[in-house]
Amino acid sequence: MASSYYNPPPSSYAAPPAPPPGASAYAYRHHAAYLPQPPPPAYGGYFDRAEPLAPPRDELRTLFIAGLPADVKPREVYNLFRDFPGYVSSHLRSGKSPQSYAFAVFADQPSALAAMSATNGLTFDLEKNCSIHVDLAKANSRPKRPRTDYDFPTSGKKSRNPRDLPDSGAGSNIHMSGMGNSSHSLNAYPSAQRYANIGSSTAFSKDPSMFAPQTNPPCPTLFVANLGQSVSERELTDVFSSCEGFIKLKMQNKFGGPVAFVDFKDEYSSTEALNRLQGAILHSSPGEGMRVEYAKSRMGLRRRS
DNA sequence: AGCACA
Repeated sequence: MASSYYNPPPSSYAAPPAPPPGASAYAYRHHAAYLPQPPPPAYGGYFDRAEPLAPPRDELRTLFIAGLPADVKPREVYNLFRDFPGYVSSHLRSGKSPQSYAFAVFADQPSALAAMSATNGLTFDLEKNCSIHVDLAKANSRPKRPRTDYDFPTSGKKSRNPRDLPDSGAGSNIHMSGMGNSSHSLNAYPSAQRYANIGSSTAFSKDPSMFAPQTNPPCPTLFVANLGQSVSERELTDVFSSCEGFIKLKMQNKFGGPVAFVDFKDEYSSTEALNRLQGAILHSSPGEGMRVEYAKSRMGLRRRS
């Protein structure tokens, strides 16, 4: 099975050769950090062949995000997706209806699907009981020229161009191309859930193990920590029992801080619940919200035979 | 930053 596009280097260690053109976008998938990217050309070249990481043009790689509250800010949408590998830009439409919607553009479809699975059903505002619905968009966002860059506070380098405001003033674009932004100075929003942890998984199927946020392998039981001292089993049960496949919840308050174990019927349900409630802020929780992980072993596992 | 119960 020696099918190769190129001759392998003679030594066992060498700098990797240039990948085939179709594979270059996969360089986005890198643990914890974006690979350094060349700065975009100063003039033109937004979506032509001068872009070295240009994805296949025909695949859908834009997400449609519904269920956002009316008062959502472009920053919140940006912060929701910014850490996903392959994130390119987001575009929020708000103001016309009680619910806003947004689009998030990714470098390729696998990246978009991964972000979709990790954010679909996520609680965006616990007090409003507001969870978002994420799907592939019907079509990719038209590659608008990035002149309507949102003046993002952390970037602090570009101003928006006053002569090219978004039509009807209802939209906001955030383009972060070529920026490996590592600042975390404005990710706190009152009563809005913050997306917390993304695994470095490189799976792209619908498999529930995709994007396991911690080190434990997927398990039907979840482990919940970072809870406030005054949290009650009742409060937690109220929150988790709304998730599909919920079976039972047990709180443990003996040691360190209060933790809870939440059992679901299968890994798929627990994964959905994990994605949905990760970082959710309970009335009794500290600012960061609760941390949800797969448990190390399933609750109440016993032999019946 | 913490994983029990059967």
